[in-house]
Amino acid sequence: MASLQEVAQRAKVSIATVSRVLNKSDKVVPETRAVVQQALRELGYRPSRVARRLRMKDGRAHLVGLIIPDIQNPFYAEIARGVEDAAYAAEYALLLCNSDENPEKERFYLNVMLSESVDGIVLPPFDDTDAAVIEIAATGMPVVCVDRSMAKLKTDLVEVDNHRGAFEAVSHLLAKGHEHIGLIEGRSQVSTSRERRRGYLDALAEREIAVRKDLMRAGDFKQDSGRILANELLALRKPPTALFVCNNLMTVGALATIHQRGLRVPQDVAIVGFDDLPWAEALDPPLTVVRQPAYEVGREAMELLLKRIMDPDRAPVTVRLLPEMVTRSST
Amino acid sequence: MASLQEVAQRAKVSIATVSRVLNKSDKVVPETRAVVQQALRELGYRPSRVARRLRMKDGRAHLVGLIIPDIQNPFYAEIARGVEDAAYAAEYALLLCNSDENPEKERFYLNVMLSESVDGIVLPPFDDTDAAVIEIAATGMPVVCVDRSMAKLKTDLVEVDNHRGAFEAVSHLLAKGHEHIGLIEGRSQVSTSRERRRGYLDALAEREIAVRKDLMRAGDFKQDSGRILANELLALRKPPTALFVCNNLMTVGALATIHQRGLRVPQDVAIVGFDDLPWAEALDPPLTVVRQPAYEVGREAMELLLKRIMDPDRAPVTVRLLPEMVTRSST
DNA sequence: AAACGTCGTGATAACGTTTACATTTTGAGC
DNA sequence: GCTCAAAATGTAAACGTTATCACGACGTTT
Repeated sequence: MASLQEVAQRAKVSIATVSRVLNKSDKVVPETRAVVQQALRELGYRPSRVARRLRMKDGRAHLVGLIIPDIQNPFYAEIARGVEDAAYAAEYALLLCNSDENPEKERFYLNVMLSESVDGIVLPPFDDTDAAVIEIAATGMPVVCVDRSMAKLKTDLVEVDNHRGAFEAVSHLLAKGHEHIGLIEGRSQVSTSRERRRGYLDALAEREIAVRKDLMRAGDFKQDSGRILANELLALRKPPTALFVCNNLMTVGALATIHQRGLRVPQDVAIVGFDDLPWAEALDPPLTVVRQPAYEVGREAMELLLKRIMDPDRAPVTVRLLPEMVTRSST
Repeated sequence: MASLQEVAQRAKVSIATVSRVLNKSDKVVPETRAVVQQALRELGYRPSRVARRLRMKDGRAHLVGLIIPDIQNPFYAEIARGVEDAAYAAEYALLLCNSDENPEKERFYLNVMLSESVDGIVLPPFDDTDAAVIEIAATGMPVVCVDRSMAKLKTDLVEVDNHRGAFEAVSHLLAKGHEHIGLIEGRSQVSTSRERRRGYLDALAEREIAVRKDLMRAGDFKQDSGRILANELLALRKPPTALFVCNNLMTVGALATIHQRGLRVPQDVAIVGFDDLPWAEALDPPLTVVRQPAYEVGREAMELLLKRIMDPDRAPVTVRLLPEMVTRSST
């Protein structure tokens, strides 16, 4: 509440001097410094980040934005923690928003961030050609994409090797003798979906297993679509003996369907999911998954963003992290 | 990027006029309005929330803060969604931070929020006597507490009837014939912990079951302490036949211990947890829990906050929501 | 002793808004 | 055609910073 003005008055110096003792860089004689610091303390001065941000040119707001589809999804929650921890370490605050995979919300929040003059933004783009993100990047605002990439936009990017993850998961199922493997994937406009599908197909191709189109279903990443699609697959006249489900929520949904149909895992149907869950071990049965290093994705992204903020002209970098098969009892 | 200044120039009017067409309240003749809007569009004008916030007196920043212990805890994630949805509906943006139950982090973020001139703050206080929160409230900043209450501070508050929840949970176990019921509770400085313990004790008292002190253990709300304390309890010469675990993460931890010891649920040991989980149904076995209406807690809190922002002098209100027993197969 | 850096300060102009107040334009009434 | 309120528009201060420039005072160099 107390402003520089008031502090200056009490210390009987100019506001410039007060500002100088605050941004200790400049030199001010120890005597005055002491007086000012006294006044600072007495008034409980707290700088206004708002005023500072208005005044300063880009890159020193110490505020960054993070837009994720849904904080209730443990995968994004983990990314968020990674971003936040790295931000906190650098004394940056975080404006966090949920887009719900809803372009309108995403646009609203992107506008807020521009309006708030954040130093930069981390986000998984809505899809390949996310117009709002392209616009934002065009303004010169530093943007780091996580998880998903964008076809037409050259930004810093932290992603996971989805192809490899899917390939390993499906190979694992094939090694267990499964030949009819159902695929529950996400929206095909999203780069990760396409890569995982590619991994699925390549794993089948490697073993020269014929692809059954009817075993491939696309959902929307939500629990419900896992339930529904698993139900469709298992109702087939020639149902799959194993399921590869391309994200965590859909996996939980699929599991619900399996239980509901009274099927045993892995005897009647095996299942491997993408994304680990903190309680995957406590599930029935403990779930075999492809674990993504989500925390590292977030941390790395924030670090990339900090570097870009410091040096806006550096060449965009892509960091690709490796997923990891975690074999438990569902396969 | 484009400022009022530039728009005004292009439209050949004063900045005041531009400001007027933006805040459509004031009257401006349709002709000029059209010209201005044209200019606005051509320059892709985006108002600066920062400048606006600096200028305006309290309560119109359209920005609120939320500080939670850990966004990776599904309970807090659900609260966060409730807060966010209500905020979005009112076109407020959200500054979201994780305190990690760490007073220093909490203090850092509270300072950021004050510095950012947020309109108000929602948080579960660290404990009963959280000094940082008291300070903040003393500045006149609107604060709404959620989940936990504070002894010395009269703020708006949204809480759950923890006593009743615990009472019902333990009564449920007693009704199943259990007489030795282990309690894994949280830090006793937190109001919810004390209320839940009270509920446990009262339920025992009602049936005139003697309290065994050795069956009561306090943890720190984290998964690990659930694991460890469950292990201690089950290693007792006279181990409990049922466990009441006072939060979600500790419940998952306790479950891990039970599985590890090769015990069957509920035959060897029954378990009921506090807080529901989106995948409680998919757990082994599906978990009986006391469900807290976390989303509603968040939504209600945000709505209370909005009311307070509009009218800072209204009397503080306490909203108390009811928990709900969800009986599944772990008891 | 004149000239000149150097060092510690102070004054002040931004930054992009909103808003109280001043000024100009409009048009109705005579 | 003139007056005068009302309506439309313009001017400028304020919000709390940072940063540029200017200004003394003082010490050093010729």
